[in-house]
Amino acid sequence: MEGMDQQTRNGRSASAAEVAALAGVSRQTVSRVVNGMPNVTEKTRKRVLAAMEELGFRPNFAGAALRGGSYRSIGLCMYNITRVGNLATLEGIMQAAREHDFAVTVIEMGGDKPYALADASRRMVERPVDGMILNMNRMAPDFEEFVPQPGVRTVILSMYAHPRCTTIDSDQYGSCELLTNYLLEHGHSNMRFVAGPENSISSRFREAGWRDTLGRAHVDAAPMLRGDWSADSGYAMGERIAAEVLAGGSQTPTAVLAANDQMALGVIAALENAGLSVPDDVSVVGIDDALEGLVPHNRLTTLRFDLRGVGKLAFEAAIGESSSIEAIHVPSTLVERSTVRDIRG
Amino acid sequence: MEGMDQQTRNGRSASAAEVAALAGVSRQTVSRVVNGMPNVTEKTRKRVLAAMEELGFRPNFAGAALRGGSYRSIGLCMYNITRVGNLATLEGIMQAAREHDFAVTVIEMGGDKPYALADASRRMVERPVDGMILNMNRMAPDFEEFVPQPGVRTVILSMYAHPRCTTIDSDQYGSCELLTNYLLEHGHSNMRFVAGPENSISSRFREAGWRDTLGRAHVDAAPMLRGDWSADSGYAMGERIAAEVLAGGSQTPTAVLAANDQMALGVIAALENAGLSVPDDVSVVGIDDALEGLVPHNRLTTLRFDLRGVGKLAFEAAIGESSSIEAIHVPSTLVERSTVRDIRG
DNA sequence: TTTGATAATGAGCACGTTAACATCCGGCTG
DNA sequence: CAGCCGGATGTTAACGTGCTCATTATCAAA
Repeated sequence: MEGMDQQTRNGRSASAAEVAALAGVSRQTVSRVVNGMPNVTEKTRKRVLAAMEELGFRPNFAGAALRGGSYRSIGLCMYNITRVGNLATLEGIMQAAREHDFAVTVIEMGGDKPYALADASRRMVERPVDGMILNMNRMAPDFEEFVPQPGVRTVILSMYAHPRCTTIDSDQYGSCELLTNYLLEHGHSNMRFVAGPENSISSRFREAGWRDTLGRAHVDAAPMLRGDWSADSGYAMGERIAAEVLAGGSQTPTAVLAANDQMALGVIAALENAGLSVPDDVSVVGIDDALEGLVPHNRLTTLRFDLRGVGKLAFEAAIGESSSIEAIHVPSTLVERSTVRDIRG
Repeated sequence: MEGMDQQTRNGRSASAAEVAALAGVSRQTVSRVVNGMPNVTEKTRKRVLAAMEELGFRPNFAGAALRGGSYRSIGLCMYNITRVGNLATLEGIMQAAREHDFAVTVIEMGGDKPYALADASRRMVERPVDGMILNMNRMAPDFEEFVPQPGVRTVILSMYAHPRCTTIDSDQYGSCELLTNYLLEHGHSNMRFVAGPENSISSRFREAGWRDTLGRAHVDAAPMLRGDWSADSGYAMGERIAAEVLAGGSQTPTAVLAANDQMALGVIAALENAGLSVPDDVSVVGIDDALEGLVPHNRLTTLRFDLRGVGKLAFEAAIGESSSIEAIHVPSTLVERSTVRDIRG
């Protein structure tokens, strides 16, 4: 029933001019009705709305955009969309977009190698977007000298500040600072750190947060263990730690800080397989709080990033009028469960 | 250095007309160079390219679109982007899009309640998209009578066929048919099924696949157990199953088919906590193959959907010229690991 | 040289919308 | 009743591009 009249003009949907003709008014009046301008008689408005309904009119965005309006859309360039953190950030961005009735145009940069921000920016600006968010989870080769496209506000998801763009990220460094202090406060002056892969920026900042915090507390850092984010790599490191614990001695670790939850899970499995108890023998903390619903009886003490907050801030910075350039680090929250024991006194 | 000249005309980037003026040619010649038309002298082309470079020219999208060209973008309307399967599908769509140099414009439909396809379609068609893909993972109230927007090819991600739109989905029904037969062939004529939540369409098809297959094999189906996709709900059901096994009797289950991997994980944990061995006492299979890297020593026999394939097909259907309407069910692959034991003979 | 053919280039229009300006009309004041 | 005011409505121009058609330049053949 509805929709039968819409097949006019070889597949194109009706224009404002046709609505105007049907309603017996001018295009401008139709425009006013569509945009909710105040100065239209109720009678006229009704007539126009009826005509719009009859023709199935949807405003053509290109005309409006061409005239100088907004596309009501922002661009998002992602390097690897499946990565857990990216997904949550995407969700935050989309939620903010929904609240503003914006769409998100996503471009994924392919391949295994890091991409130049200039390439991403160039590809994106050809699309109808009002602003853009560039995700950088590996070091872009042109980060320092990157110049954003004129007229399009550009936000970079990065821990590093940038001279020309607002940057936003979860405070990766602060997260490990917080967790390290948390463990120290619970009496764990001998801890092990299981890092993520070397080429990950997040991983680097997490490691630095851990190392610096120990330094500030004048505690020697044991050699770092290197994982690759996967539970299996965590398991392998957990086996080494278990051996250390079972060997005993003054350097025996009492806690493990894993750079993500999956590796923490692997560490716990390895420790328990070796006959050790978590947290009675060894305390373990992870980062991300990514296990919700995924494993039974999730009891991992971990750290939750406010990724929705990151997404929201990124979105707002991308569409904001303010041209100020900031470097925003969004703080995270400790999620205390039951894999850490207080061993003071 | 580069980019300094771009700040002309109050923030707008240069137009083809300005490039033409600088190069001393007409707009049309610029257009030809941009679009790679053949009939331009090499000398002219070079001059134009130099001018483009100098002004930082990017073709204005709206102008081209208004004139009637392609947007090189498809719309994707998602109900809940975080759901594991949706994400993988998104990835498949984006990969296909990248291969065609398309962008994907994503709109997320909010809230907890299912949305009408008409609403999604209406919101999407206001955007610059050449086609659209609507994700339906709960039953849309207007599925039957939905009429797609004229002139925009519309694909629905759904197991149900639709009279006016091509529909595509992983073969949820067939997946459980395959797994059930697999268990039967290994001698497990007494199995339990742990279903997903009732309001999920996938869950309903998975259940039907299991039930019908048992029926065709003339095997009585034990009462279904209802979970909610989470590992904890799987654990709870696993406890019940463990109790049944320990009680013994002719109806003792020898295998469990869980409607997703997380619940399977919970079932295994509960069985092992009860002192039972997987697969020596009970075999367990899941669906999704979603545990990669997430848990240590993943050994779950499960089923992998070709979600990238689904995304690819959906994308191609959305931009395809063919106006034929199909209902495509993409088959899945068994991933044999070590949680199923052959108990024949 | 002239003619015709072919390739390169230019001019003009159309796409759908909205901001700015112009006009119209009813009612009110002086 | 003239003049004016203000709200409703109409008119015009402009946004940047690509298609169609017209024009010009180039070159070979007559």
